[in-house]
Amino acid sequence: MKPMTIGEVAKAAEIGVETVRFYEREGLLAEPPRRQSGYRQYPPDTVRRLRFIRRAKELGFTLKEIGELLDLRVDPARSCADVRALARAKMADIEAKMLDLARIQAALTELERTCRGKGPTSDCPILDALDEQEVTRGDR
Amino acid sequence: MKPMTIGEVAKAAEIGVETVRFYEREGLLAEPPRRQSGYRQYPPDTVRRLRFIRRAKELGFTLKEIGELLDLRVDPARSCADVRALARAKMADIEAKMLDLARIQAALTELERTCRGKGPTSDCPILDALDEQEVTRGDR
DNA sequence: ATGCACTCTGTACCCAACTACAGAGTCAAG
DNA sequence: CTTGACTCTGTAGTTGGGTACAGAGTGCAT
Repeated sequence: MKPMTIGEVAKAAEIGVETVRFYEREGLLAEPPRRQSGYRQYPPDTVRRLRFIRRAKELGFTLKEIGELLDLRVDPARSCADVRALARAKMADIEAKMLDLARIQAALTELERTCRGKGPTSDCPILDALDEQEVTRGDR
Repeated sequence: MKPMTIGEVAKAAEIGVETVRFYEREGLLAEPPRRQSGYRQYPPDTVRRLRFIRRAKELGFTLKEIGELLDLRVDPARSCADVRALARAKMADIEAKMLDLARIQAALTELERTCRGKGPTSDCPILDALDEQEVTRGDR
């Protein structure tokens, strides 16, 4: 049960067949081997890669950024210092995202708590979530 | 120093003037009062709202979702149960995002650690990050 | 009182990321 | 050995989220 068709990997990753080909054109997915007919033959772990892409997109990464993440690996063709620098940059970015999410989360928690009562009070507490702090970050 | 011009709020929120008007058309920003000339006059806290929108976008929320977040508030015109249900739904969504980010973060940490050595080993450890677990979530 | 920056409306254009054909060939279950 | 689902390439269309004018009016510092 080794190689999968494009339809199979697409279904498994919950994306469209056209999208898989699109990612290939965009360089996010290596060109797979073909059979004589020209049909693409995917190794099953392609599904993981596609799923990663889908999830990372939902986290606000662009396809370009996702490509960079996927290229990060222990790689003899690249200096360790480089890889580590890239990894650290991404980590800072992610740290900032998590912080922002945590703030919104806290605001929602507070909202739920407040709403338990019946008061008509309060403006929009959500706005306080990402206020001002302007966490140091390179503004992507 | 009360009311601000569109140029001022745009600059303060680090977005373009055209974008502010765009958000107004999209219903993310209430139509502000105008002076006789037709110039928009913004209350200064508009800046916070705009900043929130900018940040939330970076977290992968669509403008539609951001609108829903901003509409969440203690509101006499809406049942408390409704607001709380909405809040909880958003919280679950955010929880999932934070989990995914934490996984990528962990993978990057591991990568950095591994890379400290010099081995040529290892495929793409990042892929393990968002693997399979398929956390229960309504697939937005 | 004038010039330069700013704002107005409206329309058109742009980019990322798909999504949908058309027209031709392929696979495999019955 | 046919037939219906699947795949191929290539090109075109769509959606979300802006961005860029054009042409006309406004504010204000000198």
